[in-house]
Amino acid sequence: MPEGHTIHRLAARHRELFAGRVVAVDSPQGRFAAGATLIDGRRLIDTEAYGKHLLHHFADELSLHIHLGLYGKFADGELPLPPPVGQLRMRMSGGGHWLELRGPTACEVLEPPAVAVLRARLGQDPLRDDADPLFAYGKVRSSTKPVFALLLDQSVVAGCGLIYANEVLFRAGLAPTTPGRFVTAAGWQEMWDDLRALMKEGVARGRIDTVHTAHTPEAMRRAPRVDRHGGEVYVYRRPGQPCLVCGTAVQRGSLAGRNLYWCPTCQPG
DNA sequence: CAGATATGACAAC
DNA sequence: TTGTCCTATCTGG
Repeated sequence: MPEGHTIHRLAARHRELFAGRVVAVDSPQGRFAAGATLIDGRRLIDTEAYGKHLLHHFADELSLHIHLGLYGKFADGELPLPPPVGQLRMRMSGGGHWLELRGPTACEVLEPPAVAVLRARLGQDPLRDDADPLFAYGKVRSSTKPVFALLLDQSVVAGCGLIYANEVLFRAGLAPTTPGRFVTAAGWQEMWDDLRALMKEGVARGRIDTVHTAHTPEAMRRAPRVDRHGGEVYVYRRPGQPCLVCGTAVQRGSLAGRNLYWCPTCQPG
């Protein structure tokens, strides 16, 4: 379930398990064999999440960079190591624990210049204290692209994924197709604050919940709202079902190659 | 057991 | 915009 909150959770988890320890790393599948050799037996100094990217910083300025993509998954547990099952790209162990990684888009070892390049291409991460929402707004206000696409653009907002983008637009009452240049400074600040609060809650809970306001009993009965991902949502993956606020059928569409969901009544335009 | 599906990103048209 | 890649899991027959 890789939106930014998941990556920040993983960074904290991996820090707890392995930071300060010497770890063994290998690649049973073989596709990360060369990279594993570079960090095997080194000390993990610290972990870091930046948007949807996870970094494990090792001694001697080597960093393991992981991007889960759509399918990537981590698992961890207590030693002994379980026998490798399926496509196991990367395996790490040390300090009494093991970590398994399957199906990532990226799993590579980077030196400092490459890490700098990565940071430079990422936008503002609402979960990081160094984020600057005004810098992101500068890109939004000068763009004709739909605000939905801008939220998902990792060089604008790092870490926002499909669920957060759809849900935060619903909560803002903003049509997903609204061009960036039509988003006011106040509107952006409000949406940013909302997104940051939702994502922080996502880190704490390990799931995406966006339905917090009280509804009428009739609204509560309208439809189940717990998505497969385990969280409570207003519009995400609820096409054809009644809007939890007004009862209008939730619409589904495609924009910038991503699935779009919105309520035409609550998000006019 | 085949086929569809999944919260992502990138290259190529 | 379309195609492609990464892998596991859920669905229907």
